[in-house]
Amino acid sequence: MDEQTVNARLDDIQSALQQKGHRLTRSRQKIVETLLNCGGHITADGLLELVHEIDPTVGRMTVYRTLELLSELGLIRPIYQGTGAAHYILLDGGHHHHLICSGCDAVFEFEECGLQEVGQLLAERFNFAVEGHLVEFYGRCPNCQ
Amino acid sequence: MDEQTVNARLDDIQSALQQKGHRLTRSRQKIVETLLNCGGHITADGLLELVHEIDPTVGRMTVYRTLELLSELGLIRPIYQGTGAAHYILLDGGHHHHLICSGCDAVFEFEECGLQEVGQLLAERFNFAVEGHLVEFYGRCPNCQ
DNA sequence: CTCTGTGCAAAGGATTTGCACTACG
DNA sequence: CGTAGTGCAAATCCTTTGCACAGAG
Repeated sequence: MDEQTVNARLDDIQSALQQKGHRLTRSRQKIVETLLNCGGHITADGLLELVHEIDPTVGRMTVYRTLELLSELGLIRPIYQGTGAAHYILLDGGHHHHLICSGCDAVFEFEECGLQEVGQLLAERFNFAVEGHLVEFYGRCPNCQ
Repeated sequence: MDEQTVNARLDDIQSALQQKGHRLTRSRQKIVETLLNCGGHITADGLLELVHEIDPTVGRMTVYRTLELLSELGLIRPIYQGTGAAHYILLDGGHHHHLICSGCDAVFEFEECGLQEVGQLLAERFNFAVEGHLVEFYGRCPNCQ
């Protein structure tokens, strides 16, 4: 994500926080900024490491709690592949599509999906404010077949 | 799942195991049988409890390892919602669709999806043997909006 | 000033590992 | 018989909790 986009998204997220009555601490700013810069798809600990490069005083707990907060606000989403650490992905109105190998857990990404209508349908039926979606196909990659 | 279906699936799974050179131990039989009977969508520990009802000598590790093995064979799939224990779902050629609330983590299930063609497309492009898929929509439920 | 947010350390829960033993094929 | 599978206990990894202190509004 280029710097301009990062700053725009940073503003969005900061206003979203403030609107919900959350404060804009220095730690949170650094965490969010780092998350945007790295493009998402990172674990809590991975993010902590990156944040420490610009400010080693930020604690692990703050990262965890900030990520939880952003999840509650619907701005990011944790995804759990395998049993290891959760990965957080940016949910900028977007969708994510993974193709995962049952054998070696390799992840491929792709773009297409025809789920806009389904999303609308669900929004109506369940009275849900749909914010994004994730599609995962499972199978075996060429090597593991 | 009725008993007849369970037995049929049990046979399928047992042959799948044997074909890959895995043994058919008593513990594994009981674990697979229990998994089929309960219909899937259960945690490793939950499954262990159920298995213990028919045989308390089966160890926790065997359950974990059997589930891992079945995952590798593409017969079941772990899904991770929130950070708690993994849930395993039966992947009998099927697909699963969840609507998840970012606020309270409630999960709703639904049926429709138009992903058969996408699956085929991916199978060709990536040379993947697609076995199933999971769709998750994120948003806010009526209570959390 | 007040109350949310922070950071530390310790607790908690789920899963994995090491190793000797068992039993399938 | 040989090797894959088993079971136990301890270890590990990720995440949460409790609590006193700090800083945003």
